[in-house]
Amino acid sequence: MYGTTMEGHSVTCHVHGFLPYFYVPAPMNYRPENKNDLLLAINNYVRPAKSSSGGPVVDIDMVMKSSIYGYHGPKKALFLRIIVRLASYLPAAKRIFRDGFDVHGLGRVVCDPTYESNIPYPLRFMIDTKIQGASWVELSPKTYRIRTANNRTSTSQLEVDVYTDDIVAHQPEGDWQKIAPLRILSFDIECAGRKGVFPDANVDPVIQIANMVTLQGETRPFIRNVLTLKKCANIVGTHTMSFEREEELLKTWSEFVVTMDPDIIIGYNINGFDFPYLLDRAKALNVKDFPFLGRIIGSQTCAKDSRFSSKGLGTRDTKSINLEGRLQMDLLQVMQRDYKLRSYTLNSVCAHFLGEQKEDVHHSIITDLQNGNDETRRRLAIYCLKDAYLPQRLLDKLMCVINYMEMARVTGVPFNYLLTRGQQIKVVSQLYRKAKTEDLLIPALEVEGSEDVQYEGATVIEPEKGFYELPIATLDFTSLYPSIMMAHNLCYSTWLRDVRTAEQHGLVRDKDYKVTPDNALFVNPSVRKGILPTILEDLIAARKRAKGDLKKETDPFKRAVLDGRQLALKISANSVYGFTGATIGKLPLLAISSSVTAYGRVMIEETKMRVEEKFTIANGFEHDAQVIYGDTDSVMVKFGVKTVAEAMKLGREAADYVTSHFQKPINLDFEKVYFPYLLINKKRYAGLYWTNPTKHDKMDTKGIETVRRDSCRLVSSVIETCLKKILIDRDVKAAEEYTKGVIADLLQNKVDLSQLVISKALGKAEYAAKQAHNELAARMRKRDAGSAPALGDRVAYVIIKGTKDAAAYEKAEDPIYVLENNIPIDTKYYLENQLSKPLMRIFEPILGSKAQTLLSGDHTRVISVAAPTIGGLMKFAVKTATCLGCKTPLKKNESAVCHHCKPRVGELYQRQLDSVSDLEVKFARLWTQCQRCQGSLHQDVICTAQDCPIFYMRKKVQKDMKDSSMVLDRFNYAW
DNA sequence: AAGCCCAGACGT
DNA sequence: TAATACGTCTGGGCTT
Repeated sequence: MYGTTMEGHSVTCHVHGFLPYFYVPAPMNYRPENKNDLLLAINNYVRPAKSSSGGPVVDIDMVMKSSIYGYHGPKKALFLRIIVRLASYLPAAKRIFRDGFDVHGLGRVVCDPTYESNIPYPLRFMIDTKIQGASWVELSPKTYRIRTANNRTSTSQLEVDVYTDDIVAHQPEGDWQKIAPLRILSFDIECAGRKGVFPDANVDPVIQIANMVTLQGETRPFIRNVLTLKKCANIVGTHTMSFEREEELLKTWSEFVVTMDPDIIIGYNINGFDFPYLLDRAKALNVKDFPFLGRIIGSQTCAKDSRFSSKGLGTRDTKSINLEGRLQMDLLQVMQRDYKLRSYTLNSVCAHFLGEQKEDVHHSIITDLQNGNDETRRRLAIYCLKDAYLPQRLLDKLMCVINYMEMARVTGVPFNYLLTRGQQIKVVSQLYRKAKTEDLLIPALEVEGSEDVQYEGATVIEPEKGFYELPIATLDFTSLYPSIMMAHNLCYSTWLRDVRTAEQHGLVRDKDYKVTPDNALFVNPSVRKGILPTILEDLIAARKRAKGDLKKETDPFKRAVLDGRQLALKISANSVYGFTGATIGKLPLLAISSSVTAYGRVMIEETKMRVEEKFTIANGFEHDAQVIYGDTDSVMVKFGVKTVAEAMKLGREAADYVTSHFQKPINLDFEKVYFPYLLINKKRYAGLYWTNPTKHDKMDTKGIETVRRDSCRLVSSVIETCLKKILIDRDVKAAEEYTKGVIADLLQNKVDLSQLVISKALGKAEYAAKQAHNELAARMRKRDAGSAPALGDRVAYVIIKGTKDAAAYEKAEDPIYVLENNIPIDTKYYLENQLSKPLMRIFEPILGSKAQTLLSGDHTRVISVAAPTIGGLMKFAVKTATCLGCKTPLKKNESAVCHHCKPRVGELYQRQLDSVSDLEVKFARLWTQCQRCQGSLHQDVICTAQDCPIFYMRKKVQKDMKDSSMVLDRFNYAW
């Protein structure tokens, strides 16, 4: 075990006396005296490489347990606990039982499945010792021995030996909620790449490493340093260390890490880039002492390729880096797991969460700065330091450490599982812990290859589409699926395979067991209380407690912990259902998951029916209520009343009324009123959200382009603005006018490029059909393999003008490339394929067929358009200059105006001059803004941040300015 | 041109 | 080795 004391001293603790094991059902006729023969037989079959210390299986216990999978009556059965010497022997021993083998005195022994044989050994240890993840473990005086210099194996401040039985585990309650002052190292490296090629560790040197060290809970780093190759001018408040040789730089950094001994190492994409690069580079330069960054002496740090794929997170190539005793939190991974964003560059993530941009220096410019002088290297160092600081800021702002620790504490898994493993292991941990208390064993089911059986999910009520200018009340079941599992005692341990099984146990329908709407059978709590319902009850009770404590708590730190906890508890409760339905999972039981959804379907139908049946004119209400929409666990009700207050009153009444017809703890809650409400389709709607009758809380949009990451900013912002004008200002006319204006701007090329960027995730390497983002990624790989998007990345593109019948995937292009090469945008595509349908969808319910006029009419007449520079005839067309006054083609001896316009030349010149100076002012303003962002008003702007709107504007204005002054130059000849 | 189907992203 | 679930809309390529 690795840990930290409350004083902040790192500890490596060698725990002795805990061996891996698994269970098998005892063979028939098994008696204690068979043990030696069985032991011999297994060891005979397993035959490990090193058998000097005896066979792989060291002991066999007899225990009374029962399988959790299905109800087996109240009696327990005899199981054998097979104890092995090393975790690595376990799979072999397990295979022998599964395949079968002969034992003297017992005959042929076959056990399939085996039990609890597929749980990670560290987790097994934690479960048995009742240690939760990221929690306190106490070693009492005299129970442990401290190692001295001559037998140390780690670089921790303290190193001790202890026996498993002497460990005292503390549950994270009361005083044990505290968090040790962990040392957090945030770092970033820069390397000098070559033009047009992504840095290659075999060739390109590491030139700088910036480090910040902060104590958990504090806001300011107590160490700030930067290691540079070649001299670097002084930076206030930062320790700069310069090296002439790169080997020295690397060696010093490695020593720094070991000496400073961080508990957590963070950074941005350190897992995918910085760590592997440093390791590869050290190998290329033959820096032998470098790759020992963990706490175990002599354990070499290396990067291993692995691929992680899940339905939720998609497929992603990752690297795993072994740093014994130190946690790694790559903030890029954290962001990708926990937040849905348009882009995951450090720049855009910081803009989103910290409200500030950072300059983004393209890797090809870095070399120029390195090859400059002390000052340019200082410039680079400041940039590098900022990149080391920002991950720390994100970590603090989002309270990642606290939230992750709470998740580890609630689910019981080690901290590092949260970033390296998926969702299932968290449920497994809880299931094992709870099952152990009831002597239930969990079978190690073999994952059946391609068995991806689907079962029916939830009901989505057919929406009564339209624009409602009446308040619509929303009723929601609170934690629907968990409460169904609790109300009906759905669990592995309560499941009856069929009616015959029920009869065998003498169980009577309804009295002892129930049949679900999916025709599955589960025993009632009076026969056996399920494990899953118990886990859920505990989670929900704990959440209630955490929320209650949160209300009372005033200390901001403790509040953060409690808030993190209640969130972790909520997520955990919700993932139990998914776990039971994960067919390619550890322990799927579709009887549970399909019964849960079946109950849900029945309940939403019943809710709709009861509301519409009770709230009628016949029953003395003013109007007949109507359920206009509902999804899974919610119904939207039109009571027909005019005011929000009345809708709220009826909503509450209806919720209570319906709840009274369901079994505890199922609860239908009145949540909010939408007024007005625009219902476009299933899973697509918008409305003003009211929780109190005096004023609305916010505008809420679901599934519409405003919340989707795969439409460009232009579409989201137009739709968002229109909805605001329609719903908040209640001014449809204004929305129409606004839309027309935007369309006109778009067609006249006045819309900024950053507004037109579309992004999509690169899900897989091979696609069945050609797709824009995938084709572009392939093209970009050809241009520069290193900087092109990788699997799992989001690919940004714009649609450019092409030949008439070109497919969209041929017209997708990298926005930066478009900007740099001045390629015209396909504005018509943006109008017809991006804007038109979403606009029609929101305007049609309000304007009816009149909505069509938005897309045709005066504003769609193009006034000026940039000439396409590629394709067909344009190549052969000779560009003739036209008069700046009347656009007629000019004669040879005329350069600015024709002879008719000659008298106006002064006025026209002035106009052009104004335009140039106008653009100059605009450009200067954007330039200063970029300088301010990079933190210096005296230096050149080198930022090329692809997510930054300012960057696009600056580039565009720069280009316009150049064009405009070229036109101005034509007057020189005119005089 | 119509319709199928994949892929992406979202809702719950 | 590891990977919560299903329902729905939408855009766009591909086939008929």
